[in-house]
Amino acid sequence: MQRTATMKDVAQKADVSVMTVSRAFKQHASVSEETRKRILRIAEELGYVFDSNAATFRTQRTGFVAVIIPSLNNANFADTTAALSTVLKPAGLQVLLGYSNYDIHEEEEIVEQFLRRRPEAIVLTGGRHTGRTRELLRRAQIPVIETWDLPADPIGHIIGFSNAAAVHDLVGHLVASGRKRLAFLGGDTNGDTRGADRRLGFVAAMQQHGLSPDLLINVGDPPISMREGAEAMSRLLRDHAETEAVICVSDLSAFGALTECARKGVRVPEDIAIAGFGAYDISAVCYPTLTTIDPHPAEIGQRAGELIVSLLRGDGPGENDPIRIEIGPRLSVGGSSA
Amino acid sequence: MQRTATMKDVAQKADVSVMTVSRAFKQHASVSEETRKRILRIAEELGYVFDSNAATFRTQRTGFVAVIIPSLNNANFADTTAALSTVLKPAGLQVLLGYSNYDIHEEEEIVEQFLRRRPEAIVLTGGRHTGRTRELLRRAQIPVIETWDLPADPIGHIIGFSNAAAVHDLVGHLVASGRKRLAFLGGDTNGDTRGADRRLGFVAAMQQHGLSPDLLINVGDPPISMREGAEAMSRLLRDHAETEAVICVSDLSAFGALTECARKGVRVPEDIAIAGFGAYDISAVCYPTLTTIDPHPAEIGQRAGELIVSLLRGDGPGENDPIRIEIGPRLSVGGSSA
DNA sequence: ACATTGATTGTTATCGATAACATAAGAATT
DNA sequence: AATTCTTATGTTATCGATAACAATCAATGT
Repeated sequence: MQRTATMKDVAQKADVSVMTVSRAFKQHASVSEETRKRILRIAEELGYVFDSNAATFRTQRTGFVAVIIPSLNNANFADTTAALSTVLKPAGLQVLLGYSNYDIHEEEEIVEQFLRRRPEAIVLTGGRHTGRTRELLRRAQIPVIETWDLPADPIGHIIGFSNAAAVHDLVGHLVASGRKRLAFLGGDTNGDTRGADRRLGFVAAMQQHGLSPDLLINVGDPPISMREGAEAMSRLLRDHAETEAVICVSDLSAFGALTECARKGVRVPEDIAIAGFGAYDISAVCYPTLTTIDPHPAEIGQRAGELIVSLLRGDGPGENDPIRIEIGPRLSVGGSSA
Repeated sequence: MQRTATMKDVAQKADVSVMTVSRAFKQHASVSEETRKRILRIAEELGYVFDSNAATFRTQRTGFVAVIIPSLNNANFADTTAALSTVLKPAGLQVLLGYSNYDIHEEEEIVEQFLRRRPEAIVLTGGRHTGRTRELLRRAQIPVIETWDLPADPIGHIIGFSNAAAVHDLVGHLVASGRKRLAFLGGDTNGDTRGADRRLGFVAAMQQHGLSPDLLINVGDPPISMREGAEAMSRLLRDHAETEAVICVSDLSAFGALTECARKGVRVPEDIAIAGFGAYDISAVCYPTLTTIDPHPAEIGQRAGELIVSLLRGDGPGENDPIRIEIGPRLSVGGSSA
């Protein structure tokens, strides 16, 4: 077992300076085509692998973009991350992905750890963070983008939407269909700040319609699973049989609720309407299909990626000119509330 | 806007050498408690953030573990990755996550890119790779772990299961229930090698039972979505109404098939049985519940993490002693085949 | 009192690439 | 022919931490 080859080894074998080898690996460097080919051939022979860490260290450009999402196991955040990654890749940027388990204190730890790797930009999910997180990010002097939310006091840039407003639309739709007794099914903590915002949007909308916003079913810690959605629906059917519609914090819990109705012989939407949030694949495939809100996760990721690329290229907005991009979530009416 | 602080800045302000600052940040280094506290306080005042890249460069230990999965948007792989990450974190290792879109050529590109970051180990999904991928990994001289498969000629270590054998069990279960005309619904390319193995397992098992293995419904490129599962089921019901059971390449397509049956008024399992693969959440929540195979994704990730930690600590098996851990997938019988 | 030990701190060299500047040789221009 | 320009390549210093070794000093043992 031997030391892995370095540029020096390649340079010696090719009888050129290390600098020439370095140039041979760059795009626009001035090396004669003949020399470049020879160097690349010798590098391959030696099994030389470029050392990004050394380059990173010298140039102080890591090529990392830190991305923190609440959970790996969530199709919405995966879509955002994949779209982001797709945009960053051609710019030579690499995503450093972490997840917070819907906890802003875990988020803080990850931020602290990631900053040590000197990312060139950082993308957060949501607009609520610990004070220390905000302080660390301010000091880091790199572009910060908050997504999936529209915080009043952003750290830097925002690409998101109002969770409350989206649920407001949902309530409007259900009320317009003649339903008055609506319930909201979601988490019982504020760990998932987007979920909490949706609940707030529900309460505000109900009040605005002159309806009672008291039917709040609290399930547990986020994320609320399909199973928890089913269990909560079971309780709702037992304790509040008069309910005419349920808005669930996500399509996953909504689907659980839907299947619980099927098991109990409760007809959807005749006996009760159900709505979700997120426009997950399942919402369009289940039977009946789910009324939901499409927050355009991929667009969030794409726009975030484009913003980062332009900021790092230097042709974007200045550092004292925070961007605020509002993505318009779309109400998608399915069979579950027709 | 000023240069970010370095250890040197901290050292000067604390009136000690840089080395003492370095020690103050380490766990077991010999620095008086008083000095350490003073240094940490000054570091915080200056907004100093440890530079992992510099440390990495000096020590040649990056703390990265490269992980490549087929898709970000898949709960099974997310579970494996999360479990892996959970085990690695306390050991100071960080996951560098990439996804291949179920394509071994994209995988090759990612491997090449990741190796430049000098990961200390690499985890791949599946046992089929390009020749160049294999060559690059052999040269890299780091632990390589293939997962979710049991390749005959592994690159290094394996933690997985036989996809073919698991489907064999599924066929056995369905045949035992008296069904003879079984179909397999999956992708039509070998891009998803695990999916292809499942199909092979289906064919082999059917032949072993003396049944016709010809009912193979090919859907398209992997991953096969819920919607594609529904569409394929629609075709199957139209063209092969005599089919008694369908094994789908994953729970997602199986769920699509299930809902298609509900729409068409076809009773599951009375008219046709359906089975999936993966034990995704949905399999236990949908109605009826899905018969499926639980490949224990989290266990795969956990075992991979433990193996990596012990290998890097040096108290694991030697480098010429590849580990082969076989995870036993579990048949989970649901209402869809009862 | 002197040698020894252990705890704490300092000094020097180094990891592998690249920016900045320097140089050499031939081509183009006057 | 002399000068300028261009292309291809080389030299030197450097990014920020840490390993290895050295040095200092107080405490301990004999």
